Amino acid sequence: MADEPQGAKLDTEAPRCDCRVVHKDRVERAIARAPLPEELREAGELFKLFADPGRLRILAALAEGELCVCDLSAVLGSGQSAVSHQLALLRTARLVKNRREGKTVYYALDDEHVKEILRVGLEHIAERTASS
Amino acid sequence: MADEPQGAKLDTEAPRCDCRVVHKDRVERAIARAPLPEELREAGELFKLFADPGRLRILAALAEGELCVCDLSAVLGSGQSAVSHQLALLRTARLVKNRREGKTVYYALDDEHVKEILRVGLEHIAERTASS
DNA sequence: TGAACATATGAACATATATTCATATAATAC
DNA sequence: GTATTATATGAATATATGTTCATATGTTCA
Repeated sequence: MADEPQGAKLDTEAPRCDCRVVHKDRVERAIARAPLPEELREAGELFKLFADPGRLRILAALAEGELCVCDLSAVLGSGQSAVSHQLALLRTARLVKNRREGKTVYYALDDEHVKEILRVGLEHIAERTASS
Repeated sequence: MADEPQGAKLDTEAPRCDCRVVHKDRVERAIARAPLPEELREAGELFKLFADPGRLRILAALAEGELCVCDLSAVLGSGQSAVSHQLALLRTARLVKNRREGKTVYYALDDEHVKEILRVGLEHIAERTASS
Protein backbone atom coordinates (compact mmCIF):
# COMPACT_ATOMS: atom_id res chain seq x y z
CA MET A 1 0.00 0.00 0.00
CA ALA A 2 2.88 2.39 0.75
CA ASP A 3 5.02 4.15 -1.83
CA GLU A 4 7.57 2.14 -3.76
CA PRO A 5 11.22 3.18 -3.82
CA GLN A 6 11.17 5.67 -6.61
CA GLY A 7 14.47 5.49 -8.44
CA ALA A 8 13.44 2.12 -9.86
CA LYS A 9 13.88 2.12 -13.62
CA LEU A 10 10.47 0.69 -14.41
CA ASP A 11 8.85 3.12 -16.79
CA THR A 12 7.09 0.03 -18.14
CA GLU A 13 7.39 1.26 -21.73
CA ALA A 14 7.53 4.92 -22.66
CA PRO A 15 7.52 8.18 -20.69
CA ARG A 16 3.88 8.57 -21.61
CA CYS A 17 2.75 9.81 -18.22
CA ASP A 18 4.00 12.84 -16.34
CA CYS A 19 3.70 11.09 -12.99
CA ARG A 20 5.86 8.23 -11.70
CA VAL A 21 4.39 4.78 -11.76
CA VAL A 22 3.46 4.14 -8.20
CA HIS A 23 2.84 0.40 -8.06
CA LYS A 24 5.17 -1.50 -10.34
CA ASP A 25 3.87 -4.94 -9.33
CA ARG A 26 0.23 -4.07 -9.92
CA VAL A 27 0.95 -2.43 -13.23
CA GLU A 28 2.95 -5.38 -14.49
CA ARG A 29 0.30 -7.80 -13.36
CA ALA A 30 -2.44 -5.80 -15.05
CA ILE A 31 -0.45 -5.66 -18.27
CA ALA A 32 0.31 -9.36 -18.11
CA ARG A 33 -3.29 -10.39 -17.55
CA ALA A 34 -4.88 -7.88 -19.88
CA PRO A 35 -6.62 -9.12 -23.00
CA LEU A 36 -4.64 -8.54 -26.18
CA PRO A 37 -4.97 -5.06 -27.71
CA GLU A 38 -6.54 -6.65 -30.75
CA GLU A 39 -9.16 -8.36 -28.59
CA LEU A 40 -9.94 -5.11 -26.83
CA ARG A 41 -10.26 -3.32 -30.12
CA GLU A 42 -12.66 -5.90 -31.47
CA ALA A 43 -14.64 -6.05 -28.25
CA GLY A 44 -14.92 -2.28 -28.44
CA GLU A 45 -16.28 -2.56 -31.97
CA LEU A 46 -18.79 -5.12 -30.76
CA PHE A 47 -20.03 -2.98 -27.89
CA LYS A 48 -20.24 -0.02 -30.24
CA LEU A 49 -22.98 -1.86 -32.07
CA PHE A 50 -24.91 -2.15 -28.82
CA ALA A 51 -24.29 1.51 -28.02
CA ASP A 52 -27.28 2.89 -29.89
CA PRO A 53 -30.93 2.72 -28.77
CA GLY A 54 -32.13 2.11 -32.32
CA ARG A 55 -29.85 -0.83 -32.87
CA LEU A 56 -30.68 -2.19 -29.44
CA ARG A 57 -34.31 -2.04 -30.35
CA ILE A 58 -33.64 -3.85 -33.62
CA LEU A 59 -31.76 -6.57 -31.80
CA ALA A 60 -34.39 -6.87 -29.09
CA ALA A 61 -37.11 -7.12 -31.71
CA LEU A 62 -35.24 -9.77 -33.68
CA ALA A 63 -34.75 -11.70 -30.47
CA GLU A 64 -38.50 -12.31 -30.60
CA GLY A 65 -38.27 -13.63 -34.15
CA GLU A 66 -37.60 -12.84 -37.77
CA LEU A 67 -38.73 -9.45 -39.12
CA CYS A 68 -38.47 -7.67 -42.44
CA VAL A 69 -37.00 -4.21 -42.88
CA CYS A 70 -40.43 -2.69 -43.15
CA ASP A 71 -41.52 -4.32 -39.89
CA LEU A 72 -38.43 -3.03 -38.18
CA SER A 73 -39.05 0.41 -39.55
CA ALA A 74 -42.52 0.32 -37.99
CA VAL A 75 -41.24 -1.03 -34.69
CA LEU A 76 -38.58 1.64 -34.42
CA GLY A 77 -40.69 4.41 -35.80
CA SER A 78 -37.79 5.51 -37.95
CA GLY A 79 -37.21 5.70 -41.66
CA GLN A 80 -36.44 2.77 -43.90
CA SER A 81 -33.10 4.19 -44.92
CA ALA A 82 -31.91 4.63 -41.37
CA VAL A 83 -32.97 1.08 -40.53
CA SER A 84 -31.20 -0.32 -43.57
CA HIS A 85 -28.02 1.48 -42.63
CA GLN A 86 -28.17 0.10 -39.11
CA LEU A 87 -28.88 -3.37 -40.42
CA ALA A 88 -25.89 -3.11 -42.72
CA LEU A 89 -23.67 -2.49 -39.70
CA LEU A 90 -25.15 -5.40 -37.78
CA ARG A 91 -24.85 -7.62 -40.83
CA THR A 92 -21.21 -6.74 -41.39
CA ALA A 93 -20.50 -7.73 -37.80
CA ARG A 94 -22.47 -10.96 -38.33
CA LEU A 95 -24.81 -10.20 -35.48
CA VAL A 96 -27.75 -10.59 -37.85
CA LYS A 97 -28.34 -12.51 -41.05
CA ASN A 98 -30.88 -11.96 -43.79
CA ARG A 99 -32.78 -13.93 -46.38
CA ARG A 100 -34.75 -12.63 -49.28
CA GLU A 101 -38.27 -13.80 -50.08
CA GLY A 102 -39.52 -12.01 -53.13
CA LYS A 103 -39.28 -8.29 -52.60
CA THR A 104 -39.02 -8.71 -48.88
CA VAL A 105 -35.81 -9.22 -46.92
CA TYR A 106 -36.13 -10.91 -43.55
CA TYR A 107 -33.63 -10.34 -40.81
CA ALA A 108 -32.86 -12.58 -37.87
CA LEU A 109 -30.22 -12.84 -35.18
CA ASP A 110 -27.13 -14.69 -36.31
CA ASP A 111 -25.25 -14.88 -33.06
CA GLU A 112 -26.00 -16.65 -29.82
CA HIS A 113 -24.26 -14.01 -27.77
CA VAL A 114 -26.54 -11.19 -28.81
CA LYS A 115 -29.35 -12.19 -26.50
CA GLU A 116 -26.95 -12.68 -23.64
CA ILE A 117 -25.32 -9.28 -24.10
CA LEU A 118 -28.74 -7.65 -24.30
CA ARG A 119 -29.84 -9.46 -21.19
CA VAL A 120 -26.81 -8.47 -19.15
CA GLY A 121 -27.07 -4.85 -20.21
CA LEU A 122 -30.76 -4.52 -19.51
CA GLU A 123 -30.36 -6.41 -16.26
CA HIS A 124 -27.79 -3.88 -15.19
CA ILE A 125 -30.12 -1.02 -15.99
CA ALA A 126 -33.02 -2.62 -14.16
CA GLU A 127 -31.02 -3.28 -11.02
CA ARG A 128 -29.39 0.10 -11.03
CA THR A 129 -32.74 1.81 -11.42
CA ALA A 130 -34.13 -0.28 -8.59
CA SER A 131 -31.31 0.40 -6.15
CA SER A 132 -30.58 4.03 -6.92
CA MET B 1 -45.86 -15.18 -44.75
CA ALA B 2 -47.93 -13.72 -47.56
CA ASP B 3 -48.96 -10.11 -47.88
CA GLU B 4 -51.61 -8.78 -45.56
CA PRO B 5 -54.72 -7.15 -46.91
CA GLN B 6 -53.42 -3.69 -47.44
CA GLY B 7 -56.20 -1.28 -46.65
CA ALA B 8 -55.85 -2.26 -43.00
CA LYS B 9 -55.53 0.86 -40.90
CA LEU B 10 -52.64 -0.35 -38.86
CA ASP B 11 -49.88 2.15 -39.48
CA THR B 12 -48.88 1.32 -35.95
CA GLU B 13 -48.21 4.99 -35.24
CA ALA B 14 -47.11 7.44 -37.89
CA PRO B 15 -46.42 7.22 -41.62
CA ARG B 16 -42.76 7.07 -40.81
CA CYS B 17 -41.91 4.45 -43.41
CA ASP B 18 -42.53 4.61 -47.11
CA CYS B 19 -43.37 0.92 -47.29
CA ARG B 20 -46.51 -0.77 -45.92
CA VAL B 21 -46.14 -2.74 -42.73
CA VAL B 22 -46.03 -6.29 -43.88
CA HIS B 23 -46.58 -8.30 -40.70
CA LYS B 24 -48.93 -6.59 -38.35
CA ASP B 25 -48.91 -9.37 -35.75
CA ARG B 26 -45.14 -9.57 -35.55
CA VAL B 27 -44.76 -5.83 -35.36
CA GLU B 28 -47.27 -5.51 -32.55
CA ARG B 29 -45.69 -8.36 -30.64
CA ALA B 30 -42.25 -6.84 -31.03
CA ILE B 31 -43.52 -3.49 -29.81
CA ALA B 32 -45.35 -5.07 -26.90
CA ARG B 33 -42.36 -7.08 -25.71
CA ALA B 34 -39.72 -4.46 -26.37
CA PRO B 35 -37.94 -2.91 -23.43
CA LEU B 36 -39.06 0.61 -22.64
CA PRO B 37 -37.46 3.38 -24.70
CA GLU B 38 -35.92 4.74 -21.55
CA GLU B 39 -34.36 1.37 -20.76
CA LEU B 40 -32.97 1.12 -24.27
CA ARG B 41 -31.56 4.59 -24.03
CA GLU B 42 -29.84 3.85 -20.75
CA ALA B 43 -28.58 0.49 -21.94
CA GLY B 44 -27.15 2.26 -24.97
CA GLU B 45 -25.36 4.68 -22.68
CA LEU B 46 -23.98 1.76 -20.71
CA PHE B 47 -22.68 -0.06 -23.78
CA LYS B 48 -21.18 3.20 -25.03
CA LEU B 49 -18.85 3.08 -22.07
CA PHE B 50 -17.69 -0.35 -23.16
CA ALA B 51 -17.31 0.81 -26.74
CA ASP B 52 -13.78 2.11 -26.42
CA PRO B 53 -10.59 0.01 -26.20
CA GLY B 54 -9.05 2.35 -23.68
CA ARG B 55 -11.97 2.17 -21.31
CA LEU B 56 -12.18 -1.59 -21.79
CA ARG B 57 -8.57 -1.82 -20.81
CA ILE B 58 -9.18 0.30 -17.74
CA LEU B 59 -12.08 -1.90 -16.69
CA ALA B 60 -10.16 -5.09 -17.38
CA ALA B 61 -7.23 -3.81 -15.35
CA LEU B 62 -9.44 -2.79 -12.44
CA ALA B 63 -11.02 -6.23 -12.56
CA GLU B 64 -7.66 -7.50 -11.29
CA GLY B 65 -7.67 -5.04 -8.43
CA GLU B 66 -7.43 -1.45 -7.34
CA LEU B 67 -5.14 0.88 -9.31
CA CYS B 68 -4.28 4.56 -9.13
CA VAL B 69 -4.57 6.94 -12.06
CA CYS B 70 -0.85 6.84 -12.61
CA ASP B 71 -0.86 3.04 -12.72
CA LEU B 72 -3.67 3.09 -15.24
CA SER B 73 -1.81 5.61 -17.32
CA ALA B 74 1.14 3.24 -17.44
CA VAL B 75 -1.03 0.22 -18.21
CA LEU B 76 -2.76 1.99 -21.07
CA GLY B 77 0.28 3.81 -22.34
CA SER B 78 -1.74 6.96 -22.63
CA GLY B 79 -1.59 10.34 -21.01
CA GLN B 80 -2.81 11.13 -17.51
CA SER B 81 -5.35 13.62 -18.75
CA ALA B 82 -6.93 11.17 -21.16
CA VAL B 83 -7.15 8.55 -18.43
CA SER B 84 -8.71 11.00 -15.99
CA HIS B 85 -11.32 11.97 -18.56
CA GLN B 86 -12.19 8.34 -19.17
CA LEU B 87 -12.34 7.65 -15.45
CA ALA B 88 -14.67 10.60 -15.01
CA LEU B 89 -17.08 9.00 -17.47
CA LEU B 90 -16.89 5.62 -15.77
CA ARG B 91 -17.32 7.27 -12.40
CA THR B 92 -20.38 9.22 -13.47
CA ALA B 93 -21.96 5.97 -14.60
CA ARG B 94 -20.98 4.38 -11.29
CA LEU B 95 -19.04 1.63 -12.97
CA VAL B 96 -16.00 2.57 -10.91
CA LYS B 97 -15.47 4.20 -7.54
CA ASN B 98 -12.46 6.00 -6.15
CA ARG B 99 -10.84 6.71 -2.84
CA ARG B 100 -8.13 9.17 -2.07
CA GLU B 101 -5.02 8.28 -0.09
CA GLY B 102 -2.82 11.31 0.21
CA LYS B 103 -2.04 12.63 -3.23
CA THR B 104 -3.01 9.36 -4.82
CA VAL B 105 -6.50 8.41 -5.98
CA TYR B 106 -7.27 4.74 -6.23
CA TYR B 107 -9.91 3.43 -8.57
CA ALA B 108 -11.80 0.16 -8.35
CA LEU B 109 -14.81 -1.43 -9.97
CA ASP B 110 -18.08 -0.39 -8.36
CA ASP B 111 -20.45 -2.66 -10.21
CA GLU B 112 -20.84 -6.41 -10.27
CA HIS B 113 -22.02 -6.41 -13.85
CA VAL B 114 -18.86 -4.94 -15.28
CA LYS B 115 -16.92 -8.17 -15.13
CA GLU B 116 -19.80 -10.08 -16.61
CA ILE B 117 -20.23 -7.69 -19.52
CA LEU B 118 -16.51 -7.78 -20.17
CA ARG B 119 -16.55 -11.55 -20.08
CA VAL B 120 -19.45 -11.91 -22.47
CA GLY B 121 -17.95 -9.46 -24.92
CA LEU B 122 -14.50 -11.00 -24.92
CA GLU B 123 -16.00 -14.47 -25.06
CA HIS B 124 -17.86 -13.45 -28.20
CA ILE B 125 -14.66 -12.18 -29.78
CA ALA B 126 -12.75 -15.31 -28.88
CA GLU B 127 -15.38 -17.67 -30.28
CA ARG B 128 -15.89 -15.61 -33.40
CA THR B 129 -12.18 -15.53 -34.05
CA ALA B 130 -11.97 -19.27 -33.52
CA SER B 131 -14.84 -20.15 -35.85
CA SER B 132 -14.30 -17.61 -38.62
C1' DT C 1 -41.67 -3.85 -71.38
C1' DG C 2 -42.80 -0.63 -67.63
C1' DA C 3 -44.83 0.54 -63.16
C1' DA C 4 -44.84 -0.25 -58.32
C1' DC C 5 -42.67 -1.80 -54.29
C1' DA C 6 -38.95 -3.32 -50.82
C1' DT C 7 -34.51 -2.64 -49.78
C1' DA C 8 -29.66 -0.89 -50.24
C1' DT C 9 -26.30 2.59 -50.49
C1' DG C 10 -23.48 6.93 -51.39
C1' DA C 11 -23.09 11.78 -50.15
C1' DA C 12 -23.95 15.53 -47.14
C1' DC C 13 -24.71 17.30 -42.72
C1' DA C 14 -25.21 17.67 -37.83
C1' DT C 15 -23.91 15.80 -33.53
C1' DA C 16 -21.07 13.07 -30.45
C1' DT C 17 -16.65 11.53 -28.81
C1' DA C 18 -11.61 11.08 -27.58
C1' DT C 19 -7.45 13.25 -27.19
C1' DT C 20 -4.41 17.09 -26.19
C1' DC C 21 -3.08 21.36 -24.03
C1' DA C 22 -3.36 24.44 -20.48
C1' DT C 23 -4.63 25.10 -16.11
C1' DA C 24 -7.02 24.21 -11.67
C1' DT C 25 -7.34 21.64 -7.36
C1' DA C 26 -5.61 18.90 -3.59
C1' DA C 27 -2.12 16.97 -0.70
C1' DT C 28 2.55 16.60 0.95
C1' DA C 29 7.28 18.06 1.91
C1' DC C 30 10.33 21.64 2.78
C1' DG D 1 4.49 30.32 3.18
C1' DT D 2 6.57 27.84 -1.68
C1' DA D 3 7.64 23.83 -4.44
C1' DT D 4 6.43 19.43 -5.98
C1' DT D 5 3.46 15.69 -7.09
C1' DA D 6 -1.10 13.45 -8.35
C1' DT D 7 -5.28 14.17 -10.27
C1' DA D 8 -9.23 16.82 -12.35
C1' DT D 9 -11.27 19.59 -15.74
C1' DG D 10 -12.46 23.19 -19.39
C1' DA D 11 -11.58 24.46 -24.15
C1' DA D 12 -10.21 23.35 -28.68
C1' DT D 13 -9.70 20.11 -32.34
C1' DA D 14 -9.98 16.13 -35.07
C1' DT D 15 -12.50 12.08 -35.92
C1' DA D 16 -16.51 9.07 -35.70
C1' DT D 17 -21.36 8.31 -35.98
C1' DG D 18 -26.44 8.58 -37.20
C1' DT D 19 -29.85 10.48 -39.99
C1' DT D 20 -31.69 12.24 -44.18
C1' DC D 21 -32.03 12.81 -49.11
C1' DA D 22 -31.47 11.14 -53.48
C1' DT D 23 -30.86 7.37 -56.09
C1' DA D 24 -29.69 2.57 -57.27
C1' DT D 25 -30.77 -2.39 -57.18
C1' DG D 26 -33.73 -6.25 -57.29
C1' DT D 27 -38.34 -8.35 -57.53
C1' DT D 28 -43.16 -8.83 -58.79
C1' DC D 29 -47.06 -7.80 -61.45
C1' DA D 30 -49.66 -6.02 -65.33
